[in-house]
Amino acid sequence: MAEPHEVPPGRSGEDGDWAAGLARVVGDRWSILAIRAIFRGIRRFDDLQADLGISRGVLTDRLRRLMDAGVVERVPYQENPVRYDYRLTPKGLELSPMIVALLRWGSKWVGGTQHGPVLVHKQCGTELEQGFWCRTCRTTFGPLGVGARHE
Amino acid sequence: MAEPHEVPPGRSGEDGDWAAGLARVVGDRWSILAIRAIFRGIRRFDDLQADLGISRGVLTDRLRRLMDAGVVERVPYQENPVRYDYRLTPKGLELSPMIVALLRWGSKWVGGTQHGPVLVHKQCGTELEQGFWCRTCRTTFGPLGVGARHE
DNA sequence: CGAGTAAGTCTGATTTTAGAACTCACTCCC
DNA sequence: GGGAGTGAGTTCTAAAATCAGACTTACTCG
Repeated sequence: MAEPHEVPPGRSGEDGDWAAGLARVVGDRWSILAIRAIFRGIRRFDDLQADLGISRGVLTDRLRRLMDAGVVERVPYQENPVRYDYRLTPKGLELSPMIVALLRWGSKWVGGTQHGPVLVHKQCGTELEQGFWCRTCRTTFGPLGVGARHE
Repeated sequence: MAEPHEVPPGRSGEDGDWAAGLARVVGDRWSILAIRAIFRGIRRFDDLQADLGISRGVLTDRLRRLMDAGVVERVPYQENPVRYDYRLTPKGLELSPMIVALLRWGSKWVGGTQHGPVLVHKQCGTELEQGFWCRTCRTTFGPLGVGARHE
C-alpha cells in the first residue's frame, strides 16, 4: 500500500471550529443515517423514527441540530395541527457525494456479499462510478493521485 | 431544490448490521477525524493525540475499534520497546472518497471564508473535482442524476 | 544517575444517549 | 359526541461514553 499524499504538515491549528462544524453533521451515529434517510425520501418524524430505529428524543435533538447547522429544513405540510416534512437544504444536498461514497464503501466492505441498493446513473441505469477528476489533464484518478496545497 | 432520487421504498430491513458496521467507522466524533489524520500522514499515537486534541483513553479505544474494523493497521517501527505506526489498510484507504467529499463540503460550508488545504491533482496541481461518472454515457453528473436499483 | 520519550492504562467527575411512557392538538368514523 | 388513531414532540430515569490528567512500563541518551 503506497503512501497517501503528504500534506505539508499543516497544523490542525484552529481546525477546531471546522471540526466542530463537521461534528454537528457527522459526529454521531445518527446524523448521517438521518441525512441518508431523508435523502432517500423519508420525510416525516414518525417515519424517520421507525426507519432508523432511533429513540424519539434523540431524533428530535438530531433534527434540531441539523436544522441549526442548515443542513435540514422543516416545511409544514398542514396547519392545525402543524405537521412537517423534513428535507435537505441545498447545503444538505451537497453532502450527497459524501453519502454516496459512504454507501458505496459500505456495500463493498460491510455486511456480507449481498447488499443494498446499487447506485446508478438515473438516465441509463449503469452503475455509477465515483472518482476524482482533473479538468486540466482531463482525466479521472483515484485516492493516490490526490495531493494538497495550502492557500 | 429538486427531489433527490426516490429509492424504491427499500425498507431498511436488516440494514442494521450494515449500519452497525458503518457506525464503527463514522459513528462518532473521533473516528473520521482520526482516519483523516492518519490519511494526512500522522502515524504515531502521541502525534495523533496532540493533533486531534482527543483524550488518550478514547484514542486508544478508537484505534482499537478501527483496527477491529480492518480500516487501520499498526506496524511496529522498532522493537524494544515496541513502538507502532498506524496506517490505513486498503479498506481504509478506500474511504478516501468519503473523506475527500467531507473535506470539500467542510471547506465550502463550514468555518468562514478562508480555509484549509485545497485538494489537488498531484500530477498537475489543479484543484480536483469530485463527481459521479457513467461509463456507458461517458459523462459526469451530480447528485440529482443518481438513482438506485435493488439487486 | 536523572531526564526524556512513546504508548498506553487508570480514575473519578461530567456529558450524552437510550428507552419507554406521557402530552397535546387535532381528525376520522360510527 | 365519544373513542380510536395520528403526528410530533417532551419528560423521566438508568446506562454508557467522554473528559483531563496523573500514573506506568520499558526503554535510550548524555
